[in-house]
Amino acid sequence: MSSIDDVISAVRDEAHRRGVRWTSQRTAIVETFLASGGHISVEDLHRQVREIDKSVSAATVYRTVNMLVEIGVVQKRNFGHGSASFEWALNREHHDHLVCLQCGTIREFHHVDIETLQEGVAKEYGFTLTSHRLELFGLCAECQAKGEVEDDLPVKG
Amino acid sequence: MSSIDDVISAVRDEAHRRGVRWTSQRTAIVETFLASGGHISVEDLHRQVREIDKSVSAATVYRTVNMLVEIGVVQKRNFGHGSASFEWALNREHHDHLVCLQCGTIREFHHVDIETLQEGVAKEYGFTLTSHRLELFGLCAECQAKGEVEDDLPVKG
DNA sequence: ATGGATGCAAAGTATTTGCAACCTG
DNA sequence: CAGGTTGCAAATACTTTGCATCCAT
Repeated sequence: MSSIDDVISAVRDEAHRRGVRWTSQRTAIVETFLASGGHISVEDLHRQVREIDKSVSAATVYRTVNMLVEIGVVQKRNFGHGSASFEWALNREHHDHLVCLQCGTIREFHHVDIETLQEGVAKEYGFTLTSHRLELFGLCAECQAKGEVEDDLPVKG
Repeated sequence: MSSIDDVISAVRDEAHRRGVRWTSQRTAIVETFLASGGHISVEDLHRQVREIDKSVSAATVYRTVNMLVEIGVVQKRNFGHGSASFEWALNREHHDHLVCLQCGTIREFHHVDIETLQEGVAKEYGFTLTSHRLELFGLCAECQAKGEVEDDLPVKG
């Protein structure tokens, strides 16, 4: 019994608890989501789910991710290019993101000192923090290597 | 001679420098952008520009903001709900945002040490940073004061 | 059996693009 | 006057929705 099945059970139970029904499509979608490593766009999710069940429609993928957001299992993370991205949110520690502007790769990181400084800023302004979002944008090592050869940095048009 | 005109001149000059032509529509759009206080969505920008020049099309607004992004005058922000928002970036120091979840107030701040640590993280992962986005969410001092009476805190998702 | 879920296609938004006319440099 | 820019409409891209049918409970 893999832990993936345990997670799916937990999600299905949470759905039931809220009166949301479970279907084979939803199992396939959640499986795919987990297999993706926890970050995936609707487009990729749809493409990959169809490798399990060719009949699953985009509408169902959208309806399912929206439902997952609603029951708190997933978070929407829009990075502004292509279809929206979603991130698994269940039982995960907080982390921030490094986003490659060229290939779209997302790397997670966590830096305690940054968080401490954030708390300091909040205190300075009298805020009580409940959460934050930190995204670093740039070029990953791979794309830098490619760029040196191809000299092909994208300029928006 | 208002400083708004100076800014428009600077933008127009930068456009010329890049072989981009200037038009009355672009003046109206930049004027409106500045009048908005530097944060505005494409939709609002279009609506407000049309109060100056009724004939300006949405296509021109999109083409212009994309051009402004390209020449580095404006930054794209806030993806994911409604039309994209843009923020004036020229001659402004970099800053991050403290966002009150109750009243929506946005306070800007800048913390050099946080940026330094971000650079460290980027280096650690082999990224070359081009920009970042840091938003701290919570309750501002005013809303905390009110909240103690009303007991109406939002919960983070 | 009840009503939520699905696939499909059509409808909705948000944004871009083809084109002929127009205007800046 | 060359070629970038504009408005318009059509085209894209992404997401939601109406509907008949299906299926979980």
